[in-house]
Amino acid sequence: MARPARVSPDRILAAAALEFAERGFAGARVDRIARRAHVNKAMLYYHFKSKNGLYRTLLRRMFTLAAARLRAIADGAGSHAEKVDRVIASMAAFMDEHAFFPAIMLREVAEGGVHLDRETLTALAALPAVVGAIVHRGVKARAFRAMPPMFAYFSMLAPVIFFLAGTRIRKEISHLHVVDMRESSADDFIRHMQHATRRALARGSARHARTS
Amino acid sequence: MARPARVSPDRILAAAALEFAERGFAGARVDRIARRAHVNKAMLYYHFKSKNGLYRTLLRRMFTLAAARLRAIADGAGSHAEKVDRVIASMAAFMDEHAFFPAIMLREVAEGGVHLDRETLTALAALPAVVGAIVHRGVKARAFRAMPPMFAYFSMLAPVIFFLAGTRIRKEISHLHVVDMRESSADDFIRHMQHATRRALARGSARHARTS
DNA sequence: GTCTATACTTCGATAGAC
DNA sequence: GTCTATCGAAGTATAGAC
Repeated sequence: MARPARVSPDRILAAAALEFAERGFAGARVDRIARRAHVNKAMLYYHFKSKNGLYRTLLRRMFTLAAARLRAIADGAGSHAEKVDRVIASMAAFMDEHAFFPAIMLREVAEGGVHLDRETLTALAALPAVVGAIVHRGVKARAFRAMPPMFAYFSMLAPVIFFLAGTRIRKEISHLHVVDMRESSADDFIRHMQHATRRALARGSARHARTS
Repeated sequence: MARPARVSPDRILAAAALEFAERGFAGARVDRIARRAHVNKAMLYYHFKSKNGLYRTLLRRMFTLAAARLRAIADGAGSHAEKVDRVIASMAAFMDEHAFFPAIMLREVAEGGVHLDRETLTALAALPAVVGAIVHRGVKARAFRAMPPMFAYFSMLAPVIFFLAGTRIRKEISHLHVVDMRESSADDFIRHMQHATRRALARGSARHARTS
């Protein structure tokens, strides 16, 4: 019994996600998070102890959720190439559902993880670990060319995160009429990345090697 | 005459670069920048008016410098593919000389450019503009497959920025022994990106298309 | 669990002498 | 151009009543 009605912690986390994504850890304001969540600021401290506690809880959740999706792909059926395709699509979909995720990822990489405790860092580490494992198996099975799995991880996911986090600045830049950065949709870009990744991982075709 | 001995503005900018890269705009402390630069805080305001003025001056400089290098490549000799190769190498070298650059880029993308004025945004916009122009010409000359130039821009440079900015968090993560992210050097990664980009841009080879 | 009021600290910025 | 001293605004966090 005692259905806990844990509604305010969840509302706080949702508000915190927006605030931290928009402003970063240092720029985020506890008052603003509380106001956005329609809770009293004291409630926030009651549930999460501190601004940092809230931040870590949020990130641990996000990373755990995202890693679970990747693990389902890694453990599921399909060819190595199909799994890589799905990793890209699935992370793009995840970031679409959780629009705050890409900006937070960018900031956390820039920050060097200074606000994270061991547990949260471990949750984060699962992402490269699972993707790396998929690539590693593909290489071992000679479905992919030999390459460090982490290289594949960065080259397939960094552009997706960057592109999705950068929607706002691209709009700003397009207004200046120096470059038009609105040319295509996020969906098109995801397909582009799947295609580019497939080619980067494919064996053979030394034809495309050094031309200089 | 009156050799201005503009040494303190430059020292301030150098100190600001480190501080802003490490902590972001909101997390950066004016006192700390002044102390790092060995100048009085009042001097900083005397030269740059405000924290934001300092930030914009720094970024405008960086973007202008980086864009100049890219323009030299675009206007120089060589095949389309060679130019793309050089864009990647040159940006990697630039970020190696200015180690604070990648983190600031990541943060600014996440931030949506809110601290930047029109002039600084225009300087930033030159980067995708020049790279986009190189790709566009290559596509027009049928040296590259057809694709939106901005897609090529993101897929070739986002991983480089991400990788270089992420040195610190990768070290943190490697300590946890969940994944080893130290496997290879930055130079190896740059070569990987050049190779992957060459393949992504190359025409033909429909063999690597959809496998699902 | 919830709210008001407030303690305590830090930070950006400036005044004003030299 | 340079420095000391300081103001005033914000910000995190908590005490304590209900």
